[in-house]
Amino acid sequence: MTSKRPTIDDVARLSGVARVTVSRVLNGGPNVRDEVRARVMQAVETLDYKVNPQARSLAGGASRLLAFVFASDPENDPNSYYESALELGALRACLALGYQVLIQNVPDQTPDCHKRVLELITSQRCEGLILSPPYSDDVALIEAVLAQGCKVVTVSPGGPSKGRFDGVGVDDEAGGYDVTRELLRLGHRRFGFLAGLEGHLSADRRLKGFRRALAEQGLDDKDCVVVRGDFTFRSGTHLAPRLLDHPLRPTALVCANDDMAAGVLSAAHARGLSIPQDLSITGFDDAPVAAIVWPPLTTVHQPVKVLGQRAVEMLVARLTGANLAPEPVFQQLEHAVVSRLTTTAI
Amino acid sequence: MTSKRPTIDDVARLSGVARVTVSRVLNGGPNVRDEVRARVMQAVETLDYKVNPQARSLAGGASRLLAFVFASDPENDPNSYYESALELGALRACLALGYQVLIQNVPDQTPDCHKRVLELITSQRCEGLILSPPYSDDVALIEAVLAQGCKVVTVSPGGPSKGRFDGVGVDDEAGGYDVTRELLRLGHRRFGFLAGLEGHLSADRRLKGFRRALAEQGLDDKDCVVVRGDFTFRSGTHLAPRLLDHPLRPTALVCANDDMAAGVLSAAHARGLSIPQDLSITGFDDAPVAAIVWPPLTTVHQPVKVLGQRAVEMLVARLTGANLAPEPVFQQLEHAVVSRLTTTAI
DNA sequence: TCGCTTATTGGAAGCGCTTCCAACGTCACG
DNA sequence: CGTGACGTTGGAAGCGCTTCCAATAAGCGA
Repeated sequence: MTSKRPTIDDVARLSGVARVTVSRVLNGGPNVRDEVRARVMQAVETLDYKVNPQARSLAGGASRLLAFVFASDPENDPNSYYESALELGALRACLALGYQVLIQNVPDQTPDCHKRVLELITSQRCEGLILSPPYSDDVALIEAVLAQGCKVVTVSPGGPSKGRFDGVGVDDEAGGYDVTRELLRLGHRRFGFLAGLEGHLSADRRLKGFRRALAEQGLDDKDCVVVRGDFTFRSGTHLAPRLLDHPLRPTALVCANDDMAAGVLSAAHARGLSIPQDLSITGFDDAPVAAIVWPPLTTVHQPVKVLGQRAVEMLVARLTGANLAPEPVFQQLEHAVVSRLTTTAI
Repeated sequence: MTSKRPTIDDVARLSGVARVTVSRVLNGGPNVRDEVRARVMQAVETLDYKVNPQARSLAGGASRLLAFVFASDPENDPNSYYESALELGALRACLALGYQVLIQNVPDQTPDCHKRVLELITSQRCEGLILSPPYSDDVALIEAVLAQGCKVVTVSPGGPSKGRFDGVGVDDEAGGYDVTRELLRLGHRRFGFLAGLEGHLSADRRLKGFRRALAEQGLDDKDCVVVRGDFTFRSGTHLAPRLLDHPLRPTALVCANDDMAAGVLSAAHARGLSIPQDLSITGFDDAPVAAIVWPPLTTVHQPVKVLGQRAVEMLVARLTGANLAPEPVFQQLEHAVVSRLTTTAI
């Protein structure tokens, strides 16, 4: 029916070299004359040869297995865009690079969460690990994993691990600052901030940026009320009263992510408030939901899928020793305030 | 550092049999005495042995590669929950089963879309193909793929391919019927239906169910206005005027999916309508967005992630010749009307 | 010119598994 | 008691690739 796919030996035969030379060319190895290299590439081209990743990893002794650890409990939490998008980006990059990822949800706060992560990577012989918040700030865990000989890339690290280990993310502090500046520009002076889970340092940097913007205008904690949620839509609806009924009566509410902002929005509707006339609301992430709720949410765009993809690419670059600085690199992607209809001048 | 993982030979040695016997046990092969089988399993247990999938597929000559084809253009369409969830479910099942999936977006309507799909599976040597709508109803394509020796599972087939090939899905006709019955029960008599793209037969079955429910009450096409969108939020906002300004002035609007329903909802808000007082709206899918918009959307729940997962499981069962009927099987999952706040009595 | 290092190539082994086929019993039947 | 069939086991080969190491050619200073 369909003829067999060409193997490395077919390429070798066609280009008149040994199999091992083809392998060297394919893997970008040194010590191959340009003329030979070109001849081999030519043969690869005409045969439409593709390496067999299975054979390669068997022979190479590399598992080509990565792990991606999330902290949320998939049973309780509805699947968040943030995590799905990260996962999807990673999965796609892996497909492209011939790697596999093991997705694992290990609720944090549990006493044996370190052990579970370590066990995962040793028992499955993972070569690399991607850590999402708040694990991306867990220096002890990262060092333990590194000690096992497993490379690590952190997603959105916000604390000491940022810069100390490889990572990808946006400038959360600047994001929080930028969106708050916008609200300030619109005349707001009494603020609420709906923060995320304790220990999610990158999300807390949004709060830091928020405070810096306020401070620039001579405002401080007396002029704002800060409440913590858990990033879910539900926590937004639950916590809304704490923000809305506060004696300060904030006119603008900055949320650490879109789902919570959507939750507050929903609660505001439920009590008959007009948004944005009665209250301006902003989110963070620019998840699809931000464009879909009514009114569409002003938010800070963050390229989450790309983050997941880049994390895998960095990890693989580390594993293959590709052109990468020896010191840790932090790849910072662009964020942008997206003004929609939940914000207005006062 | 970490000791090497046990191989099949370690298991063979420990249980005192030949490597090939261990292989037989592992693969559930016949002709192994129970006593030997137990001994091998015991050894597997104590060594915590896990087969090396790379080696297995190399030796077995199976690529363990699946393909999942979507019709949407990822550049134009915002990523829909339906497709992401399908993809995620499939990806997870693949991880669990040791398979890989190639995700491909091949816009339909293009003249060479059949050729592109065929080329994908032959060049990558895929063993199985999952087709989402509308490809799941493209009998010619399915037969061409099957002729290549590649197994196929269809997701939500709605036309002749349902029952003729393996497939997974819900009873869309019943879903459309159920949600319409609910609206009828609430007293509605003038309806709008926002249908999906032409050729998406399973989505059209929702329309069929809608019509059946109307007919039962002696209503027909004179009592409803039907408009076609493309399943996106934007098409919902764009098409809203066609529904809302229709001379019939429908009091209830049934949409073929949640994104379009959310779009109509958004447009309704934009023109100052009160939902559900001025208009009842229902969706289909029960995507996360349904719970998040205001008011939360009454919709028909469909387990999309599970659909993706089951599709892979069926495909793999077919490939491994697991206990599966020789004739095509259609795995029908449960749907359920979820009443939220966009519907009210009239 | 010679010995030495360095660049370039290939031979052989083997990663961990499955498949093919031969070699055993062991049993029923004639 | 012989014969074939069957259930059960193992030996050997090999999937497509990489790694290790030996072999050869080329370059270079003294």
